[in-house]
Amino acid sequence: MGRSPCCSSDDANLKKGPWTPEEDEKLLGYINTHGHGNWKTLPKHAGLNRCGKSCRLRWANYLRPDIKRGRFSEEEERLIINLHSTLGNKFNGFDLILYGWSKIATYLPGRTDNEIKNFWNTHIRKKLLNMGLDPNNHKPRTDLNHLLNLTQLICAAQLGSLMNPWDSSALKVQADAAQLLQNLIQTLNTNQLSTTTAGLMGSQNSYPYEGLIHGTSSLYADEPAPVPQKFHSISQGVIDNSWASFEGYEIPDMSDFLISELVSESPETLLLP
DNA sequence: AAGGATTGCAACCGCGGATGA
DNA sequence: ATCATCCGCGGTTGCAATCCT
Repeated sequence: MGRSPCCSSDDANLKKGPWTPEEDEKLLGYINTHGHGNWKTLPKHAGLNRCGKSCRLRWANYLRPDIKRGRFSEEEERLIINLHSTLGNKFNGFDLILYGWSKIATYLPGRTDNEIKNFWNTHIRKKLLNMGLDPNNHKPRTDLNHLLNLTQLICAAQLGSLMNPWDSSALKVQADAAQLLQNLIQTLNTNQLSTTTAGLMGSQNSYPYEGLIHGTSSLYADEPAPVPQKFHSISQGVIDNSWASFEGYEIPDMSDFLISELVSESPETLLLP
């Protein structure tokens, strides 16, 4: 049957775009005295040249008195990631992933679903991607583009070390490359594990970042996790370095052995066609 | 200082569920 | 059972602010 647009063609002269303080005042005043009632008829009663949907959105995302503004706290960020991993990974039988921003918003008083969605897309999503994690399922990425990123990062890291080993940007790409390598190693281990322990241990149990999702990682501990002075092995160093990179801790200089020992090939041989 | 690129956020759009006639 | 309407959701866009070269 389909559905007609919220604002029909005869409403073409309705105002769109940013709200003015005068419009806000009208909407706020009307809702405070009458309640919002029917959103469709509200604009006419409130003397606004807007469609009801626009009014509802403005109220819900901006004018509501209980809205908490400002930066998200670390606690809120952790909660969002946690909730996204639990509420956001429900399969409906057709491999479609259902995200419930509004559901997540109910756990964060004063935050709107739109605000949380924006925060996810602009901050958390990038953090997870930088760690080589798939934001959709919170697991290490294994796609081909990801591998291409790895080679590029390694090239950049080697080039950076040659030019100025103390350059912070060189350290950053090395940390990123280390994270990608770690994820690949983890993925390989996971695959091996799942083939040898099939039936006993699902792949979900091999999820390396469980602590992040369930809030048990030192990443979100009250006190910053100390950056290890010594690394038990290169791989351990890679792991610790990745956590430090994620949280923004100062990354110890591992440029002498980290990338160069893990990757013996020259940058040219690593470039994909 | 200028202008192009990037980022962050408010707002819009289209879809589908819920509800009532 | 069918249809019309309302409401709310998630994805996307547009633009101002900020950053970078």
